[in-house]
Amino acid sequence: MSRRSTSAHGSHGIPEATVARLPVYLRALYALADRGIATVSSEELAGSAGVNSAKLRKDLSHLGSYGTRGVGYDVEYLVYQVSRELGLTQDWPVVIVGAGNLGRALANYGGFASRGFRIAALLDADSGVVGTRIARHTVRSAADIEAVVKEHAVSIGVIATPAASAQGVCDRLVAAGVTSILNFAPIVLSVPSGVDVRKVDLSIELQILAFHAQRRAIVGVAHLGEREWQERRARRKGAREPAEAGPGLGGDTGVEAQAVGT
Amino acid sequence: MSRRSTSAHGSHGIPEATVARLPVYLRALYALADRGIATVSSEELAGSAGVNSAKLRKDLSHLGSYGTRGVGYDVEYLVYQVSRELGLTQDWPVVIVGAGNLGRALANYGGFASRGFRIAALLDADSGVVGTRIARHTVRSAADIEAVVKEHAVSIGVIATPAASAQGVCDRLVAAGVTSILNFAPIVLSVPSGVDVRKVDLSIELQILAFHAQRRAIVGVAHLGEREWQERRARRKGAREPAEAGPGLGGDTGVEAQAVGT
DNA sequence: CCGACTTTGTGCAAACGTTCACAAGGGCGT
DNA sequence: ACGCCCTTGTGAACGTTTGCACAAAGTCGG
Repeated sequence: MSRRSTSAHGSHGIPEATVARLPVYLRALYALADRGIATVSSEELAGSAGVNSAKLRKDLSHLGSYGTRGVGYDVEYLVYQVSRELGLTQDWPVVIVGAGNLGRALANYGGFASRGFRIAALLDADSGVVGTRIARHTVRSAADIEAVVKEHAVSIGVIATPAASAQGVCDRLVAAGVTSILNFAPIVLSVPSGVDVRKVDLSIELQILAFHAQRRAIVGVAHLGEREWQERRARRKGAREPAEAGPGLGGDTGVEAQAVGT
Repeated sequence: MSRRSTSAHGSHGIPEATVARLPVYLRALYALADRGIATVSSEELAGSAGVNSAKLRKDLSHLGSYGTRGVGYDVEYLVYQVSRELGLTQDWPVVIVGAGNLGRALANYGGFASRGFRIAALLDADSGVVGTRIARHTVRSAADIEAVVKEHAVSIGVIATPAASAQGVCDRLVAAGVTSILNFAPIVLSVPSGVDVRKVDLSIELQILAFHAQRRAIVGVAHLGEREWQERRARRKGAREPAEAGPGLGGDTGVEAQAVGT
């Protein structure tokens, strides 16, 4: 989802689900390397990455046969291969549009510049912010989008603006030549095919969590004795009208959810 | 991925992929409602949500038959049904641990409190930050995790700490009764079954984008005429050595990628 | 040099997700 | 009241992802 380009070219060679996990493996590999570990089995690496070992082996097999049977994988070598596959052996200039709270947090985020990514510029539309320095960058005007993209040959853009400006910024980034966009604004961006959009959305993640939490709460309730169930039921009288936000299910549901955790 | 609890209880009734899209539909519905639109067809709604209409209809069909054939869906009614399914008709107290750049940005994020979620507390381990006010909240000490969780019956926790503290914070949240965790720290959290973890990871998203961007660059190059290809090749003389950064594909890759966009 | 042991890489089947295409069902004009 | 037209809801085909289970292939001790 939130990908447009996938359909554009059929034979990818390497499955999307696998691509999404490679960065996780890479991180685990770096952690192992830092601890001075030279060799790792699929079982161990899978453990660090939070997946099962068969999946890990199949994923890695898409990159080639880089393991040694009976031994495992050479950590450094695998780091290199995965990095190369992900395109991290070159460095990617990134432009961040929006220097509000989020843009600032992103600019200050350490893991950003660490591997392969470099902030080419930080832009904002607010003239009160333009010119100030954030994380070693002088904020430039959003009017410079085109100039910055061409100047630094940027192909990855990060949108950290309010929702209202996001589509406009996106259009300008794309027109200027950006083909990969990471969108933090809570809207669905529309882009021409050939442009890749990924979104990060706090609110959506919370809602998904709420769904499961509620589910757990209900299951929890189902496990309650009949008496308690009836009590809750009674408290919920005259519940939903098809209007807006129904009453019922008071603020105590959180407690029910807790019950499952134990 | 990044979900643990799914396996714990077999018959969900409603597919995970659908759940992940419901918040998107909900947002689109709110936008329609704001524009005073009372009825919407699956085609239109799918358009706003960036999915195809068959998928949208199948997704909604999992909640029940809330449409009217020949007409479409009643926007307000559907808002209510989707909200209810997601558990947004109750409100969820959330605790944010970590008041660094990111925690601050989250606390200030408007869309947070807007629908169903309420920041119960903002915690930090740094005594220099504890006591300061951020977004109408006084930052409390991370030592209070257990107290806050119990006090507000919190079941959703957000981890915005450095990677090194994340697992410890997670363990304490879980021990205190939190069963849903949104993790911004770049590590794989390990939690007991029954606890739901979702992760948001800038660095992973960028790496996935880089993969596709690289792919496009290569395809783009392949599609160039032989003369242009040779020109680019020449311009790229003596680029990086095969040590860390692979050869070829210099800083002008963005331009090559553009070729695909058109 | 051989045989026991370990771990990879993969064929296969089941689970899950997406898309097509159309029957079923409801509104609306006449 | 009737029939046309529109849109939903869904059966069935297809594609993707997961996980099992095991043969292939390597190491290492003797």
